[in-house]
Amino acid sequence: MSDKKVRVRFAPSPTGGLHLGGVRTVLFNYLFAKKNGGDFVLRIEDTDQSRYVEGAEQYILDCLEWCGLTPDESPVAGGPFAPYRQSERKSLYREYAEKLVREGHAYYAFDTTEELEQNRKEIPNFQYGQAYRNSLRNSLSLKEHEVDLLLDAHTPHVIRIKMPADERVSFNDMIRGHVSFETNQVDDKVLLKADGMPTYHLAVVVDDYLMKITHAFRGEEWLPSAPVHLLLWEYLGWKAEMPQWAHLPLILKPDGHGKLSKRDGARLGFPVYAMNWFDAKTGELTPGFRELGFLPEAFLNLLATLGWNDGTDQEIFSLDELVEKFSLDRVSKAGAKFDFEKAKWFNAEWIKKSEAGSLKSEVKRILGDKGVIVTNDDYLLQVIDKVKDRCVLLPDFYHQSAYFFEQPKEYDVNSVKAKWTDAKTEFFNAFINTIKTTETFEPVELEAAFKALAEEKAIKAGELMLPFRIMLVGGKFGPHVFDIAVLLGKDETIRRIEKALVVFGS
RNA sequence: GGCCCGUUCGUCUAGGGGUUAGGACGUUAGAUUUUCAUUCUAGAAACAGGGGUUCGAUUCCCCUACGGGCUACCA
Repeated sequence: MSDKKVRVRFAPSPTGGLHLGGVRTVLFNYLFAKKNGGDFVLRIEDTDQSRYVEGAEQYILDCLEWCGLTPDESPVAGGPFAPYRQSERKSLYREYAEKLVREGHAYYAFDTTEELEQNRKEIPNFQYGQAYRNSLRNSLSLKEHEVDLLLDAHTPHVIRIKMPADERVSFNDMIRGHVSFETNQVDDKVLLKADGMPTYHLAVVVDDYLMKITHAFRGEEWLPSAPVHLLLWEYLGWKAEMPQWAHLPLILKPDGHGKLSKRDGARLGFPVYAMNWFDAKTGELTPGFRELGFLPEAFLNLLATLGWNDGTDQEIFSLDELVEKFSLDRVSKAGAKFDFEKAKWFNAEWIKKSEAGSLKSEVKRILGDKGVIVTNDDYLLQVIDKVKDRCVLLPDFYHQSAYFFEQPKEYDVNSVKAKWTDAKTEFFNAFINTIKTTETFEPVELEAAFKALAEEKAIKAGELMLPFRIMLVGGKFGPHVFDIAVLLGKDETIRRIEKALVVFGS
């Protein structure tokens, strides 16, 4: 086992957008694989055609790309174990199911959905298993020739696993340690559906075996069906090659109770999906972290620390650091409530930490979308450096930097008008002159000149700073006002003072 | 209901038989910023309960409570 090359897989079903928890599962898979020099496989589990959603697979691929968690093998990249879509592997599952039937570990069941529903309604705690299987219509209860007749007539049927009586199935989970189940408590899960498609239970075992998966990560919600999978590995004769399991803790709703769901995002006002997801059928748009203005680094960072830490006080990790430091025995067992406030903090930290250059194209796009055209990239870089500490989400760059590129459309006149005097108008006219006549244009000197002039005119500098800011910015925010003026340049600063004077004076 | 998993500040967590139970987010108060944000300083804030084991349990064991998951021809 130990000398085998590590191979992990992320196996989503393409039924919609990719959930936070899903991305975290990808991340842990990826980290574990890269840490151990292994391969990361993407397998699409599209065995339920009724839930298949057009575009969902592409969306998953796009998500992985945005996050920088590129699979080594996938439906598009291919690989030695192709195909990587279960729908394209359909023909291969039946033989394993039939083999199990032949060897007495599975059986044909002819009950209709309606009949089973009826049973579930009428019999308390009904389970298709030990207690009831003999009174239902299957190859265990029916006579052999009756079964043959039904089969020959192509009667719709499924293949179910036959759970053994009075056994205890146990295994060692990489996260939770020893876990065990009574086989009597587990029902006879369907392995092969009437349409010939395998269920998850069969497909995951067959494909993990065929694709030589060594470590299987999945959400804790799969724990109850683990005994079925374990038994399948055994019955199929592959027990020695069974991957090691790791059942990840769930991501919970921040308020109330239960797993975090798509609905909670809408209800609480934060994204649950990695990227925007548009459902063509309902016309519904589910917002994503990317579009809200999260950096992929921040997104990964916050996901990683939801249920994992490196044992130190460090909280900010790059993907490379995560690969280096990740360890399964530092993953917690308990579910974690998602905290959007902390998520935003991670993003703010990453924006502060990022070089202006790496933020440039995103900021340019955000400004462009709002009609602010950037022509000078060097200037943009300087602006980003000046304002990035005040941005939490990427779109904040619009509010924080648009005034560097265009004159304020509106002024916070309420903050200046009440105290406006002719003396102030006079001051600013004189200040325009000062600017025109100074040779250099640099923050410290400009501030000194401003204050000197204020003293000369017998006005408190403090009374003039805010008006000056509002002339340049339009509101009460932004970096140091003299920094802004210098970045804007002499001519533009003068233009803005002149324009604002008209507004303030009227 | 049954089965399985879990339980340290409001939240994410560190710790682990003897600690002033640590950090972070958020929050409160102050400083800096003649704007706002950043930053800095300080504060409030937790071992679910009951039994054991032990000289000593938050830490180990059991029970209870609570929380969560599963209980489909969905994954």
